Amino acid sequence: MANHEEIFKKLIAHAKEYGFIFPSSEIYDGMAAVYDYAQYGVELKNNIRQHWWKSMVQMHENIVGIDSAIFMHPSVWKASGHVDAFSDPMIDNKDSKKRYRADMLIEDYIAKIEEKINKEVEKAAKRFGEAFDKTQFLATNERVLANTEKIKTISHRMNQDLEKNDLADLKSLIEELEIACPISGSRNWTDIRQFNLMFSTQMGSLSEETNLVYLRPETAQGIFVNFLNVQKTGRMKIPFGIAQTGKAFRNEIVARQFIFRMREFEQMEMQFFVRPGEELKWFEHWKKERMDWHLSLGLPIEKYRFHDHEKLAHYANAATDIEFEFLFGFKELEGIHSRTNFDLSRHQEFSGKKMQYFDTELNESYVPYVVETSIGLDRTCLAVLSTAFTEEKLEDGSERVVLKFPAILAPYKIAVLPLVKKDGMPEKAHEIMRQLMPSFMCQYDEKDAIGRRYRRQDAIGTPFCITIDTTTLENDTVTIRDRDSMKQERIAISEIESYVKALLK
RNA sequence: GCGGCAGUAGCUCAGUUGGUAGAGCGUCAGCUUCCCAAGCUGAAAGUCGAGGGUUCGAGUCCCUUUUGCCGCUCCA
Repeated sequence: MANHEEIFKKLIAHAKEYGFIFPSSEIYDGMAAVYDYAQYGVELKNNIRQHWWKSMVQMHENIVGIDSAIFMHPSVWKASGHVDAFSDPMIDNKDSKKRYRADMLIEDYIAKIEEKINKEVEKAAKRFGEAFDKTQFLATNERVLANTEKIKTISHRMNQDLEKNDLADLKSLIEELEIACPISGSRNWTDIRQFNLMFSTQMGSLSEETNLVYLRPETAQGIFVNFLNVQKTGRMKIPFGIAQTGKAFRNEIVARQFIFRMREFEQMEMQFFVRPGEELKWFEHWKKERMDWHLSLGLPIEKYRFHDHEKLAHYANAATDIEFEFLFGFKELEGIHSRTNFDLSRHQEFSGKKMQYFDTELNESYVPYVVETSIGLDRTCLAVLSTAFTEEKLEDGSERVVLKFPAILAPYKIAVLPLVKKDGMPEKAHEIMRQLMPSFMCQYDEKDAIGRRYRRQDAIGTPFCITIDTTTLENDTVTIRDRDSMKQERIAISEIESYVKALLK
């Protein structure tokens, strides 16, 4: 593992040094967990996105794509549950330096009172034996009644505080109850702060009434709110899917591990709408199909595994992650969730619009069930980068760093290199460049010795290097070098395009 | 958000008890070179993470802040 950490550091350094990924606003010291894709990184990212879009949208008759806005009506996030679920009141103990969710501290306190009541009940049950009436005991015993009343008062006040966002009173409550830190036993607390996982901003001019709007924490809702529009205008018949890629934003408390967890990130997701009762069948279908997609990237199969969720989110009746073995262990790369009809039903409830589909075969209307596949584009970039990153010791004892990308994902496909910078070779090379540029990302390089130029291309993962030499000038052939084997073949200039295309699958 | 460590050229680093910033690699220009980096010549490049303080003088000492790494915490 220590070795993996070192490779991970080297990878991050390589990504910066060779123009894949830069820290955001670096001249101003950067921003935590925000990164910019550089000249090579953006090509890699675009290629992965395109590969996904092609296999999900272009290759499926019953899936269409959309591109919904990042801003959405604030009610969307109430309906989706994000407003409630995405913010936690946190409090720190100054002595133990431990952080807790303030409401959880109070819940624990309540649980202790409940325990007391249970003990009273047990004691009484022993004492009275057969004749014990629990309901009556609970309703009459003074100590129990006092405790029950206490619980009621506390939880009522807590819920009111949470609802009104009255963090000061929530802290007072903790102080009044003399709740101490379980670790230090100290009651030396900081103020409570709200950690909202959603970014917010205002829409509308300052002088008028402004609306609080959120930057979407997931792209999925953009599809749900467009379900009716797409289904009707696209004349879609269930089962069908809507796909989109786009940015989402989460104000992570701790965002680390390079581009694995960023505050601004890109998702590629597809919501597949099915008949109620058929969702688990489709869930299995998409599990398989998505894994096949990952394997089609050309990364090794042993790097992947499924991780089925045992604890399901409130909206799901089945969920699995496709995990990838990053340099810091197996982590979630894609989620496949059977979201039931939760989202559409909630939007139906909150918007008052019927989010239903009339199924002519069944001759009935229903709120469709949804199977979601949602993959992190940045995480996929990281998966591809970390798998491609290779340090090689060559036979002659020298070393090279190669990014062994699957050719289809490589930022540049071809480097065009005149062997020497004279005798008309640069001119010939430019001619070949012009011929190949419409079909491939190509890079021209005439600086330094040929071997060094090969290494430079290795470092950015270019799969093919075409070299122009004296023979080229005689018979219009070039050598084409394979990045991984470093072997060369001589082919006609006219064959380059079909040769490379064949190897791009 | 808390604690520990760190931040000097694109990268890796040096910089003496405080005395006005250096090396190697890389980059660029030129020369040389007919196939796998490290031949030759020359050049550019750093307000020493930022702000403040102590001092005649701060990369060096002090305070604050920011970013990164590690640990904790959090992760619908």
